[in-house]
Amino acid sequence: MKDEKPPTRIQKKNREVILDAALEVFSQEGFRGATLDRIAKVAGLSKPNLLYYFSSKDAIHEALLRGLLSTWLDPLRAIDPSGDPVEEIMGYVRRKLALARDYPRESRLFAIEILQGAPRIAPVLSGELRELVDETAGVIDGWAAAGRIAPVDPRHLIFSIWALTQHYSDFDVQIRAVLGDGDPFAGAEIHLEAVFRRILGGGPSLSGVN
Amino acid sequence: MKDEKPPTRIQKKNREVILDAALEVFSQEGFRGATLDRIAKVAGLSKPNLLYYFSSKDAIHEALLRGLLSTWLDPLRAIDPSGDPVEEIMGYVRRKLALARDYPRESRLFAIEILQGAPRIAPVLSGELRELVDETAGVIDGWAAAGRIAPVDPRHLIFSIWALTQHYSDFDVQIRAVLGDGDPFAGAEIHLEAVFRRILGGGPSLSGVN
DNA sequence: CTTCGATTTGACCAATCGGTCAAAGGGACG
DNA sequence: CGTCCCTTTGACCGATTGGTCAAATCGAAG
Repeated sequence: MKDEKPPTRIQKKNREVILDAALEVFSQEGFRGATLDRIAKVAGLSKPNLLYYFSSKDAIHEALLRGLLSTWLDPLRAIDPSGDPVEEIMGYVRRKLALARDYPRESRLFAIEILQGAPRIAPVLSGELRELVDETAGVIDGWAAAGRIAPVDPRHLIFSIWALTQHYSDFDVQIRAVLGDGDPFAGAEIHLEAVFRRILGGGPSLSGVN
Repeated sequence: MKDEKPPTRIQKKNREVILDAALEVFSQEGFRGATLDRIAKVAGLSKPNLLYYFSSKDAIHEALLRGLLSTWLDPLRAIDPSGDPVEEIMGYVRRKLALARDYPRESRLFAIEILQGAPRIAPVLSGELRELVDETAGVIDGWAAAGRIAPVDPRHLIFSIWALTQHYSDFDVQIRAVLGDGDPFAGAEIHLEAVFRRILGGGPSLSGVN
């Protein structure tokens, strides 16, 4: 039943080069806006050579998304239901922010895909992602019910984490334009640390507010 | 010095129709991904007819962005330095969220433009927008210094408001996939109301947390 | 009804799109 | 050195791109 040949050294390298170039282009232009010529030029290969390694533009894009999705969902899986609630959630925030800082192209590719209606990953969103969120939401709900964090809609809390962390990579240009020089992520780290600690609450004295 | 002819009734209507169609297409595909044929079909006009009203694809896109930017910046201008700090900021949050709910195409157009490096609006970002943010940051800083809201980096607070509100329109597909049926904005309103009140703090008892 | 400018369109253009193909080049192994 | 297969490419294809143009049509004022 095995008819797969083991990939050559050169195959492995060129596939990587192509996917890296495709990530660069797709994440800036979207699927329709990206062109094979551009990807080929960035990869330093000829266009027919691209199509020797990937059968079509769609195939490149699909391979890119497939490789991205697991990386993107992993941090959510790393939340430990038996850990300290605040620290577990703060850890997730930090992991997500690090992802946004270290893999801005991946973040943008994902963002542009969703913005354009996510036609190619819709099944994953309403399948794997939804299940994972439901699961995590249950954990967070348990923490809130036990009074270990302030009451909060767990799903919208997760959305907030996604929004606040991805914003720093996806809207990078806007943020740098407003802030001027310097690394926005330094300020972001401090800010999000404070913000989420306040959201999750320090304990009992929260309901007496205002 | 005036050489502008007053626009005909039919000119006004068709320009609107074209810009509306262009908003639809540009906000889904980005600049490069959008095609004149598509815009023409959505507008119900022939392609040469488009180019009778706008001299080029660029011209349509530019007109669209120009019209959008003021609308997009207005809510920030509406913050009243002499008002109640928490209510002023909460009002801004609500206005931004309403904008995201009622004008999702405009929100996505803006998002896709920034994602692609904002080559056409970079001057506005580092000019008008930055000044406006600086100004508002000063106001917020004053409120924080006076102890009327919890201490917070004003610029990152503004980023947070942008991120959390726009997320609900820009990532609409993902949110609906995770939440299932129903209007995400209903939950968003309640969630953001609670979240930002906690961020802004209820008063003096916040520093005793943890 | 006629006139004249505003409006609309079919036909067309060069450039670029994704993709094909046959032929040439390269590298490991005998 | 020769062979065989993996790799690379120049030339090319039909379709689509943004944009042009002359001719046809429309609509309001006389």
